[in-house]
Amino acid sequence: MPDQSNSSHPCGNCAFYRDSIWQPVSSSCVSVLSRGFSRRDLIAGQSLYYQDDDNRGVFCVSKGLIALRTQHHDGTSTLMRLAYPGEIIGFRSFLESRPHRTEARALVGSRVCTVAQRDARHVVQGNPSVLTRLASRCIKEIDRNHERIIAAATTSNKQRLSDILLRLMETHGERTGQFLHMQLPLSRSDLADLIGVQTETVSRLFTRIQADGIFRVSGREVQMLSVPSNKKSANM
Amino acid sequence: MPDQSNSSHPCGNCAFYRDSIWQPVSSSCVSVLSRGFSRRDLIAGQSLYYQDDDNRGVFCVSKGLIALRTQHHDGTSTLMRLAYPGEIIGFRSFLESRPHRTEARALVGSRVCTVAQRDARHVVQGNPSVLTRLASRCIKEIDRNHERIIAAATTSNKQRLSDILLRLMETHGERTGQFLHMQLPLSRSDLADLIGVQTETVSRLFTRIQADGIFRVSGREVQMLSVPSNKKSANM
DNA sequence: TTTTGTAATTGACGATCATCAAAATCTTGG
DNA sequence: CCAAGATTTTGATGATCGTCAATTACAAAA
Repeated sequence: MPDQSNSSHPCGNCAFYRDSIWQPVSSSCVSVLSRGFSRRDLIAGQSLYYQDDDNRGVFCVSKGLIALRTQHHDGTSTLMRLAYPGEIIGFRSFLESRPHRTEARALVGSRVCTVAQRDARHVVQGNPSVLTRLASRCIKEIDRNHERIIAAATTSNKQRLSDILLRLMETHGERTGQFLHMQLPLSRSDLADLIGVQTETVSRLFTRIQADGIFRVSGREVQMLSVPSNKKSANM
Repeated sequence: MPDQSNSSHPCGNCAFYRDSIWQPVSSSCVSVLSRGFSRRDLIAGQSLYYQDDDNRGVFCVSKGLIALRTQHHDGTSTLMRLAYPGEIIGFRSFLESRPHRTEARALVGSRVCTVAQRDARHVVQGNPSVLTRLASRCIKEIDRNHERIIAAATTSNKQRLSDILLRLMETHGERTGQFLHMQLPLSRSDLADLIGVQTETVSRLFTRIQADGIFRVSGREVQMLSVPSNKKSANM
């Protein structure tokens, strides 16, 4: 059963271990969590759940990168959130007992831990502290959204795209000498849906970003000059 | 004490009555809520709390309109939320025991009901259902932010400004024959901070919106053709 | 009423983006 | 390896927005 010191746990980097919402719980619930707990590996492109699916539990990203996307009536869609390892997804649907409003799709090979809905509900019932920690995750989500709203209102598309590259480099980048490089896990279309522009604009933004000399982008291959100082770059 | 049937309660349209987070609670907490409950009238322009203030409780807008605004390091600011009657504000700061991240300023004469922090915390402690309802408000806030993010990515500034006018008309408009009219409770600068453009752009957007023939805007005076069908207008 | 400061509008111009179309590149199955 | 489809890039053009500057409208105080 989940134990902070047990590094052989199948889900090493999930909510059970890092900033967990599930611990501590009453001893009577430990076995319930143990029974209701499962994990699942997703290959790139595979979906954990789809829009309008009924909730099946509370999920935690253990490895990889999950994109949460909502489709609109007019056929377009918006990438609402990128869920990195350690983050919880599906809690809105769980708390409100409503269908998912987003599709959760793995952008790279990923691992997801699940606490089944029935068990999660049972544990929350008997452990108000779990609810408190869940509320705290909601607040975190609100804060993230606020940052995104502020960024959309105050910074340029070019800057926001740079910031996304930077964030991805931190988690997916691999050092090679003076450079960091990675396989970009998002298509141009994904990036467009994330910052709210057209795919052609993303292409052109990459051209302009490369002109600043920090990033080099070619298809899905991204290189970055690994500068020690993480100062914000100017005039964007 | 709060009682759904007591219409002479000082705060007729607040959380105690409509979609309340505070009821039901255990009988032992009723007196705590009664003691910790207070109300306050704000004139237009007055602030309920400022950015970085410590939390003093959970507030509910009873009448009027409250703007929640965050200042940025560069002197600019963003209007994060318009809180209408029945809505709760200050819950993030309360749940996380952190200073407010926004300033709450009344845009028109307003009334706000407060449950003092100590009492709110006591009631939440003994009533998990209150925490559940608070979490539900968090989800609502997340949904609102998602709508805003989607709107920013998929609709034009002109359309978003029209939508804001429409929403304000619903709550502040007064019918005169075939027209609805109101005093616009937001300055051009407020509107600019709300949709993420410059004040000059707001002026020009108003010009273009008027050209469609539904709204007439002159300073703070706004008129709207009261069409029975609330279909979305096209080509924006 | 006049003054005075603030808010709002207008103009001009350059930067950025959407749109449509076409070309180039990448990917995948045969 | 090649072909077909999908993705990405590039080009051209019109619409929209930011910026700076000047003007007009409004409102509070003298």
